[in-house]
Amino acid sequence: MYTPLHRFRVRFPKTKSDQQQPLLIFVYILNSFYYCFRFLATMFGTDFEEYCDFNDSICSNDSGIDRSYGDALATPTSINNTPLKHDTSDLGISLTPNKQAINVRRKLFDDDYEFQLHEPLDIKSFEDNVNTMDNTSTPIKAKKPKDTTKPKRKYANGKNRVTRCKSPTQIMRIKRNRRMKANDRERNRMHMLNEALDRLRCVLPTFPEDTKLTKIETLRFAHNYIFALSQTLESLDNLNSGNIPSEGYALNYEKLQQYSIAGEKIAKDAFRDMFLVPNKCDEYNNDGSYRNFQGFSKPFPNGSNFMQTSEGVLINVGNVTVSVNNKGGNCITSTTGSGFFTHPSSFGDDINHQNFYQERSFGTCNNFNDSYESNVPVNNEGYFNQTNYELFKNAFETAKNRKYPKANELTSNYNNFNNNAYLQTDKQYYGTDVNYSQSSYYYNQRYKDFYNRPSSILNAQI
DNA sequence: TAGGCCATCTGGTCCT
DNA sequence: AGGACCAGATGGCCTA
Repeated sequence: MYTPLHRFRVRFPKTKSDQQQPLLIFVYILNSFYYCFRFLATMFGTDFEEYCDFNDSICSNDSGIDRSYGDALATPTSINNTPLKHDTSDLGISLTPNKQAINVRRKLFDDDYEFQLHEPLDIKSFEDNVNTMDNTSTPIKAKKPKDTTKPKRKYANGKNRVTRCKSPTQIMRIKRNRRMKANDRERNRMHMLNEALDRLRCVLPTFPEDTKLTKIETLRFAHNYIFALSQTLESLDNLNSGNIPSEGYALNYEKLQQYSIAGEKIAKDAFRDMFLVPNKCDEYNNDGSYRNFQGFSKPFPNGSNFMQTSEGVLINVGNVTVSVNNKGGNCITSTTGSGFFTHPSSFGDDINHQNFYQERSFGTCNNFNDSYESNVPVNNEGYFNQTNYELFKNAFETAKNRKYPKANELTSNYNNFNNNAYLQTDKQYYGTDVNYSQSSYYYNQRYKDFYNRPSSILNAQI
C-alpha cells in the first residue's frame, strides 16, 4: 500500500562502482547501436513516402528532444521523465542517464535563484522566465521582427485558389504531422504545469530534500498552508487591535488519541493530516468561503486559541503557535519545531547568544507591537534559502523521531495549565550542540512539555 | 503482485 | 486551421 509517508524514506543514490564503468560504457554503446538500428529499420522498412513522413513530422521541429516515430508510438518516453525500458536487469545497470533525478526534486532554477515572497508577481517576467527554461521540451524561438517594407504575400481565394488533390497517404501524413505537433505541445504544456508545481514545492516547508510531494499533496498542502498563515496574520491583527478572538478551531482530541496510540508515527501523521489530507470536518466560513484546515488549535483550557497573561500572549492558529512576550522574548512553534527570539540586550555576555542572533536573518523584537512585523527578514535572502531549509529539515527530522504524549498526559497537562506566565531565563540547549536555541522568557518548560514538541530551531516565518 | 503515481499519447471540444 | 485545454487510456516505475 503506497502512502505519501513512504516518501520520508531516505533513498540513497545508486552509485556505479569503478568496476562497473567499462560495462556501463559498453551498455551505452549498445544503446546507441540500438537506436541506430531502429532508425534504419524505420527508414528502410517503409516506402519512400513513409520515410519522408518520418522526416517531416515525427521529429517535431519545435521540440528540443529528438524522438523517433517508433518512440512516439511506443510507450511514452521522455528524457526527463519516463524513459524507455531496456532490459538490463541482468547487468544491474540502468540505461536511463537521469534515473536518479526521478526521486529527487527537479532542479528548476540556478542555485542563486531566490523566490521573493513579498515581491508582487510579475506575470510577464514569470512567463519569460518559464519560456527560457532549459528543461522545456519546446524551446521558444526568437521572433524575427517583421519587415514592413516587404509586400505581404497574397493568397488566392475562391475559384482562383488551387487546391491540390491529396492522396490518402498524404492525408495520413498531414494528420500524423498534426498529431505529433499536438503531442509535443501537450507534452510541453504538462512540463510547464509540472514546473509550476515544482516552484510551488520550493516555497512550501515540506520534507527532506530527497522526498517529493505528489501533485495532489502539493496542492492540498499549499491550500492549507496559506490558510494557516492567513489565520496567523488575522489573529495577530486582532491582537494588535485589542480584539481577543473568542472562537478558535477545535482540537481534535480523538485524533490526538489515535496519534498517541500510533506512537512514533504521530509526528508524521499529524503533519500529513493537517496539511495533506482533506479534513473530514469541513465547514464553511460565515462569508460562504470554504475551508478545511484543522490543526492542533485551541489548546488552552478556556477553549480559545488565544490566551493573555501578564507577561504576554499565546496565539495558536493552525499548526502555528506564536508566543509574544511583553519584554521581547518571542517564540514561534509549529508541529515540527520551535524558534526562540529575544533581544540581544538580554544576552548579556553570552557570546553564543550574540553570535546566533547576529547570524539569523530576522530583525529584532523590541516590543510587543513590532514583534511580528520585525520578524520579516531584514535582508533580501529568500525565505527558503539553504540555511532555512536545513533548519526546517532538522526540526522535522527531530519531530519525526519523537513521540507525542499519551492522551491522558495531555489531559493532565490541560488541567494543570493555567494562565500564569512562567519565566524561564536559563539557557536552553536542545538535542545536539548544533541545535542551539535562544532563551525564552516566556516559553516555559511546562508549556513545552504540554506540546512535547521538538526543540529545534525553526524558521520564525512559519 | 497489487496499487499508487507519473508521463505521455490521443481524441474531443472550444476558441481565435 | 491551429492552439489550448481536458479527460481517458496506457505503460513504466516504485513500494509494501
